[in-house]
Amino acid sequence: MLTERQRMILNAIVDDYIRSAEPVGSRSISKRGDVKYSPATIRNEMADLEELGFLEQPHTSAGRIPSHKGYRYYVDHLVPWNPAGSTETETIRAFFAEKLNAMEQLIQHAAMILSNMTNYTSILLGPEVFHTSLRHFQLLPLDDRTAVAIIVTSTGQVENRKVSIPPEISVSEMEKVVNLLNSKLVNVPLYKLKSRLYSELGQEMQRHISHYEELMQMLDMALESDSEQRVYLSGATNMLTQPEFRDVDKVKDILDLLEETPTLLKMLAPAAGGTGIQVRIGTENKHEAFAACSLITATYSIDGEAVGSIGILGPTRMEYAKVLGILGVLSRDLTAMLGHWYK
Amino acid sequence: MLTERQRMILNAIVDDYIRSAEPVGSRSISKRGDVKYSPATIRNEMADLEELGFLEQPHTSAGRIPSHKGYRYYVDHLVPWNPAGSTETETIRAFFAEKLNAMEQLIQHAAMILSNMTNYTSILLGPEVFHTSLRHFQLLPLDDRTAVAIIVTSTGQVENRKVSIPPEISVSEMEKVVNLLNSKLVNVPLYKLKSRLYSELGQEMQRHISHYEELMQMLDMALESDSEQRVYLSGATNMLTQPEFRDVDKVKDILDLLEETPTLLKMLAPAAGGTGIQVRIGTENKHEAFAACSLITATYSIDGEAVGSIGILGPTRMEYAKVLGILGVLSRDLTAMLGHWYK
DNA sequence: GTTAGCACTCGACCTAGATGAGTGCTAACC
DNA sequence: GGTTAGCACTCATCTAGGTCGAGTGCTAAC
Repeated sequence: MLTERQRMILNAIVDDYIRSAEPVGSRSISKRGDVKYSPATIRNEMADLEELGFLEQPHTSAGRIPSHKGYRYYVDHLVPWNPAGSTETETIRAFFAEKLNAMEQLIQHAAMILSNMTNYTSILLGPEVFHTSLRHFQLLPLDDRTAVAIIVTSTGQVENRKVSIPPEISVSEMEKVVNLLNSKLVNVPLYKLKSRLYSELGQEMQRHISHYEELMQMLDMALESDSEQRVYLSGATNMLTQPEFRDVDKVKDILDLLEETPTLLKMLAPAAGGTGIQVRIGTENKHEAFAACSLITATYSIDGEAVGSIGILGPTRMEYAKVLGILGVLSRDLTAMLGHWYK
Repeated sequence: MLTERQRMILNAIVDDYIRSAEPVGSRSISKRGDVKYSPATIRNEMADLEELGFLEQPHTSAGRIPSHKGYRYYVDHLVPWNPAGSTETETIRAFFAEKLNAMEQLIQHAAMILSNMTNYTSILLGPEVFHTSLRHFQLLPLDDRTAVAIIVTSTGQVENRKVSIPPEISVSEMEKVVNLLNSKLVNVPLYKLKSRLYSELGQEMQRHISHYEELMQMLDMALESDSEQRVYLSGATNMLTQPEFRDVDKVKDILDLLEETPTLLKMLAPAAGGTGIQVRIGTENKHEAFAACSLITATYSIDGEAVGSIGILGPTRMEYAKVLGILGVLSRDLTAMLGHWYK
C-alpha cells in the first residue's frame, strides 16, 4: 500500500513527533540522515501521505503530525520491536527479585515501577478471582451479634466481610455449619459457591439445623460475590508533564476518569479477553476524554489462564517502542512469578 | 486588638475573596450592605489592616486579598460557626444509614462523600491498628512450602500475609504452635505481639517443639508489623477546578505529593495527637508545595481513643465555615458509628 | 470622624507590524 | 520520470505601543 520511501518518511515523522511534540517539517526530516532526499521531495511525499490520511496539518504553514491512522500504521508495521533495553529489563528483574509477601503489595509495587520507568500512567488490574476456588472458609464471632467471614482462595488471597448473626442461631450450630461448608465446598470455584450452597447443602442442612432460613441469609451475605477486582493506579500525575496536557481543562477530564474505578475496569477488562499486547489509539478508546490518549494493555496469567491486565496510558504521541518492550517483559515475568508462586 | 469595624471589614474581604478568588476593592465591600461606610472610609481601614499584616495587595492598583495572618484571624475569631447546613447533615446521615459490611468500604466511601460535598480533596486515615489487640491467629497451608497467616484484630479487621514454611516443620507441630498462640496471645495489643512471643512463649515452645529457630523465624514474619495505616484519597482532581491552580506547574507538585502515601501519613498523623478540629493555613503545612493550601483535619475515635483522622485539603481561599461544619458532623457521626459497631 | 473628588498606578486587553518556519508550486536538472 | 532549487505565500508567534478601567492614596470639605 505504501512505498518503501513513504514508510521511511512516515516512520521519521512519527519518531520526531514523539520526541518533540511539535509538528515536523520537511527540512528536519531531510537533516536526520536516514532519509536521503531533499526537503522538496519529502514535501511531495508528505502531501501524498496526508491525502492518504496518515498525516495531518494543524494549519497551512505548519509541519505535519501523525493522524490516528498514521499512529496505527506505525504501531502495526513500523515500530522497532526491541524487547526492552537491557537496563530496563534489569530494573524489572531487580523488582521481581524483591521479596514481597502479599499479592497486593506485589501488584501495587509493579504499578509504581511501571509508571516510574515509562513516565506515563500505569493501571493494573489485580488477579481476577473468578476462576479461583475456595480453600478455606471461616466465621469468627466478634461479639454476640456480628462475626467476620473469612474466605481464603486457592491462590492465597484472603477476603473478609462483616456479617450479623441472627439471634436465633447458637455458636455450636454455627460451628457445625462452617465445618460442613469446609468439607463440602472446598475446591469449588468461587462463582459457583452460592449455587452449590443451595443445591448440595440445602437439604442436608434443612434436616439438621434449626432456623434454616436465617442461617442461609447470613451465609448468602458471607459468600456475596467477592469478584470486585482491585484496580491499582500509579503515576496519574505524569499526565501533567505531557505538553499536550498543559491545559488544565483537557487534563481534568482524564484525571477524573482515572479516579473512577469502574471506568478503569471497563477499559482494561476487554483486553483480558484477547491475548498478547494490544494498543488502542485515540478514539479507539471509548471515552472521548481519552481521544488524545493511547492505551497499551497486556495480560498476565496464572496457570495458563489470563487473570489480570496491565495498562499504560499516555498521549497518542507515546513512546510505543519503549512501552511495548517494557510491557512485554513485565507481563511475561509477572506470569512466571505468579506461576511459580502458586504452583 | 482590632476594632469592631476592622473585624467587619476583614470578615467581608475574606468572605468576598473566598467566593470570587479575586482581589476585593473598597467599593464592592461598601456595596455589600453589611458594612455601611463609604469606600473611602473602608480604604483607610484597609490600609491599616494591611499595615497590621492581615491583608496583602498583589499590586498597587488592585484590591486586597487576605494574608495568611488574615485567614488565621478569620478562622480563629470570625468564621461563622454553624454546625453544617441541614441538607449537608442530611447527606451525611443518609450515608451512615447505608449498610456497608467492611470497614475498608466504609472509610473509602466516607472519603468520597466528603470530597463530593466540599469540592475539595479529602484524605482519610484508616483506623490505627496500634491500640487494637489480637482476636485470632491462623496459619493456613497453601502447599507444602507456603502458608497464609491470617490475623484478626479486636475491631474485626483482617490482615494476611504469605509466609514460607521451613521444610523441617511438620503439620502437627504447626497446629500445636498456632493453638498455643491463640490461647496465650489473644487480647494482647498488636504492637506487643512479637515481644510477648519471645518472652512468654519462647521457653515453653523451646521445650516442646523441635526446630525452634526456624519456627520462630516464620512466626516473626507472620506477625510482622501490620501497622501500615491505610490512606484513602478522594477528589484529588478537585484541585484542578480551583482558579489558583489553573497553572499545571503549580498543581503538579501538589498532586505528586498526594500520590505519596508516606507524605499524607505524616501530614495527617500529627493531627491525631491533638483533639478536635485543626486548621493549618498555607505555610503552616510543612511542605512548600502546600504553601497555597489549607488543610483542615479532624479525628475520629473508637472507644474514646482517637484512632484515625480526616483531612480536607483546598486552597487557602477555602470555604472554612462550610468545611468546618461538615467535618464536625462527619467526625462525630463516624465516631458514633464505629463505637456502635465495635461495642 | 466621615466622605466626595481627583490624580495616579498598573494589570488586562487590543492592535499592528515584524519574524520565521514551513508549505505548494513551477521550472530546471540529471 | 524522478529529483531538486527557487520563490511566493501562509500563518502562528512574538513584541511594542496604546487604550481602558478598576482601584488606590491623598486632600479638602462636610
